[in-house]
Amino acid sequence: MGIADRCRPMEIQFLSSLKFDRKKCVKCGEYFWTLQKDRVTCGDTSCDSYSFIGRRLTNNRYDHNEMRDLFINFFKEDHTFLKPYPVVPRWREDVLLVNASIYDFQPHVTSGIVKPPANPIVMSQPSIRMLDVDLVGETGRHLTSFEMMCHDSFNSSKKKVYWIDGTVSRSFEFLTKAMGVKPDLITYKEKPWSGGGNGGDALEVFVGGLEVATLVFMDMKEDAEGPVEIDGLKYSRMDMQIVDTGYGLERLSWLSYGTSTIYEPLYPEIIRFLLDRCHLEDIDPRLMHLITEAYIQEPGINANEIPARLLENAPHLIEKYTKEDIARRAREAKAVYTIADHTRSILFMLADYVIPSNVKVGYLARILIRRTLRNLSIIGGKDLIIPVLEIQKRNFSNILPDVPWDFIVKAVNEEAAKYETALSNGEAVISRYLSKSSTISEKDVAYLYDSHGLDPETIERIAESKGGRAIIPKDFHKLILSMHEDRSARKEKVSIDDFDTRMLYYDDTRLMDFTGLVLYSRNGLLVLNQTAFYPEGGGQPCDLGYIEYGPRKIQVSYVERKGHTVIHHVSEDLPEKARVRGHVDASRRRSLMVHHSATHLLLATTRSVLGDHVWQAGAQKGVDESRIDITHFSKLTDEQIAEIERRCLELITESRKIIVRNIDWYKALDQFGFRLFQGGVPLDSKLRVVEIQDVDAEGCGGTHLDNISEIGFLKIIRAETIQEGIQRIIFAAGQAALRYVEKIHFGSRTIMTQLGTDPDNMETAFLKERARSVDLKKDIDSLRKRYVNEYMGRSVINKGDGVTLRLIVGDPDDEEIKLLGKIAASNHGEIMLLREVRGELAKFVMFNPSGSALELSKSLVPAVFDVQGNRFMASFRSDLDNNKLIRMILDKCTGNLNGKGK
RNA sequence: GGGCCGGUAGAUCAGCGGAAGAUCGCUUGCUUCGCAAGCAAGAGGUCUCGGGUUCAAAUCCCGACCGGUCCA
Repeated sequence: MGIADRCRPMEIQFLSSLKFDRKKCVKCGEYFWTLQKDRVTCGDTSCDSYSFIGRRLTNNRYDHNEMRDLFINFFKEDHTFLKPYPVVPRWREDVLLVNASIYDFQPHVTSGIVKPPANPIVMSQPSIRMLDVDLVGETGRHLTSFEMMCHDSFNSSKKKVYWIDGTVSRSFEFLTKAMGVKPDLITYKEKPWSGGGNGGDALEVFVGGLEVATLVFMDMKEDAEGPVEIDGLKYSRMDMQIVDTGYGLERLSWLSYGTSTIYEPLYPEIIRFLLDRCHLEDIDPRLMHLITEAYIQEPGINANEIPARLLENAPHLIEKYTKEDIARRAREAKAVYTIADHTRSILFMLADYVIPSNVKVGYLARILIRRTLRNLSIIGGKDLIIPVLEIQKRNFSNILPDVPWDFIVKAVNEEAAKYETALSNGEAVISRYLSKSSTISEKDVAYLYDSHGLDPETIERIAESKGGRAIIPKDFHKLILSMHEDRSARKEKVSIDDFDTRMLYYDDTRLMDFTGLVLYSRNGLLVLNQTAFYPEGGGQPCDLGYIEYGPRKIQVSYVERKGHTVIHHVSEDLPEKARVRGHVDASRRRSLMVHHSATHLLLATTRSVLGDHVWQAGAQKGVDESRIDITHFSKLTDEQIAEIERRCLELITESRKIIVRNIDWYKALDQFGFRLFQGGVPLDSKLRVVEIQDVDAEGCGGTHLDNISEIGFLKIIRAETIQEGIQRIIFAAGQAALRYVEKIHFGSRTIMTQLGTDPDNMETAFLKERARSVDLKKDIDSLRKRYVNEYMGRSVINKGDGVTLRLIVGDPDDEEIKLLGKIAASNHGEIMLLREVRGELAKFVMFNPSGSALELSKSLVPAVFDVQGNRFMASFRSDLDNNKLIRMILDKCTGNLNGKGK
């Protein structure tokens, strides 16, 4: 049910004037436009299948570089060309990868807050989509990475560029004039579009059954009260009218070649390379065509069913291939195509310094690298990942001119080594499972995947190679998903965002006392017309202090920001319109500012020491210490830490200025590049850039010093790996750094005094002392054992009627008694009686592993006293001599055995 | 960010409340012309750390730390 149905049919005068008809597809029921009088289907792949394979529907063949040039040159006439953005969108926090060209402008431009870099624009944006990663190579048309070419215009009530007709006409001209597609081969299907908080009408453009472009007319934003519904969400009109087009570069290139799969025109060199190096037979295009057809006819068909299906549909294949041939060839082709596809995504991600890891975008890189390695080993080309990446690097040098090649090689090799160890560990685990049972159950397969990263096929292969077998669950991925049900609940927040607070802390970072007017004060939430209290944000905690109203002093316990409103959390409410004075805790603020500026300094310094792959992955400032998380492979060494500290101090003594400016987004990006985005960036019309002169520039909303010399001193407290590929540096700056060093200094002085050593020998002296104490402990332990064994050797055994009692005389300490207890516990059926020789009245300890020691002891009263204990062990005193006591106990036991009461 | 699994001898792991174990490796001796191998003896442990429960914790509980892995 589309917008078209609910509101109005799409009016496209341009198409009407060319005599296109608007029809309803008999298969899918959507509206579409066509020139063919007898056409009844919309031209979508699922309704029409491909008709371009083996045929030439365009004037020429265009490989991906030629296609990109054709498109950009065509639109350059009246559009501004933009260079592609990185595939890792560091300017936003809601997505891991750029998925479409419009992502480059969300949310700052699409919301209307920031002006677009140019208008209209043309660009080709590399994009990565992991959604159909399983289908890559199999269906002949799925990719994880592609380029989305676009010509976009941004219209508002103030400025109109072009809207629906302008878009469709330009698109039509490009397809027919530049590419030479016959007009009657083009169909346009109406289909509303939504994503990233926006929505609108859209047209899908088909040529020969292939969707080559989507033209989106975005004029709505998500709004719970909105009148229009798309995919279950409500939308309302907005002021912006954005034309967002997306042309699949690879699909257009494929269309011009008409090959059986999309991979041939895109990766000819890599396919050739893999076939040659792995000594594979050439891929049969006719076979591939039949396979891709099968996937169109029956989406979701299992790969194992393909050979039988093909022989059924195309019996003439039998002469050429057996079922096994088809299966093998399909498997090899899939591996080759998958490698070609994945390595491109890997190249683009790693070119943006993604470090393969177990979290976030690093995990996506890991998946792709491991899948590539797996597929390489299927075709016997284990060591080819770097050579293939090198070909990709050459192929895409037009749009990726400066890849950090050394970084990429290092990251890939490290990930390959990790995968290797994971696999060999897995092999050992599988062997252990097989030693217990010859089959590995479904549950165990799921466990092996979840906890050891072994995919079902690998488990099956290893199990069979060891003479066992594994049961692969049918809906494996669903099973894993059900093991990971998301239970996290979303937090709800109060919203008071109708007030505009003037943020005095930006005007003057030294202003600590100010006057303000109460705009709102209820339930402990206070809003003033202006404030010097910095709200929590950008990893900087909020200011604390108090509000003065007449004689009253009201504590401020927390400050937050919502949009343009600063909300103070206070202990009591004030009358509205009251005039108050605010006082910020100056030393706290000062320390936070020192730490915040120091964080920027540290980021720049670590990058220069460790390499360009260092990005900020999070930060938290504090009063006594702060931390910054950075992307880096391995734990920082002491040498690296020392080097970082040394450089920081060097820059501090150079007294570099800190300059804070509000700059137009795209001017700032031109000047400083995407490095600006190191953390959360407030959504504002201008970008607040904090620059340490010639050292670092970051988009940042925090309060800063005027000069880094005010940091004075910076000390790294410790460095740790918090996640794979992410290192945390905990440090102190300014007075806090001095306090920290003093603490360590005075503490270690005491230790040195006790050890009788000096700073140069402190470490060896301590290690020596520690080794000595371990040795002592060992000596004591072995001595105890010797004593206990001596006691046991000297012990006397007394036998009664079915009872054995061992008498031990000695003076063991507590630890030795524990040891005797353990020995007693392992000698079932034997009561152990220990007589301590110390003291005037003899003290006895009795262990009874078979019956109850406490019951037995109590039954001896009044011959014994001070009875204490539990089932296993009891103690008492007595002045009876040993033999009498033993006889009594043996008698009691016999009685108990006969009576069997207790 | 969340889930799951693990941390015991140089290596791989067993043990899962009662004196710390196996296999390989290591040392020494014997057998052998020598090697491979075999036989015998031996060395090697803060059971990751810190709390708690218990008469008793490698073992059970809680918390740190480290590693692996899956998901978002």
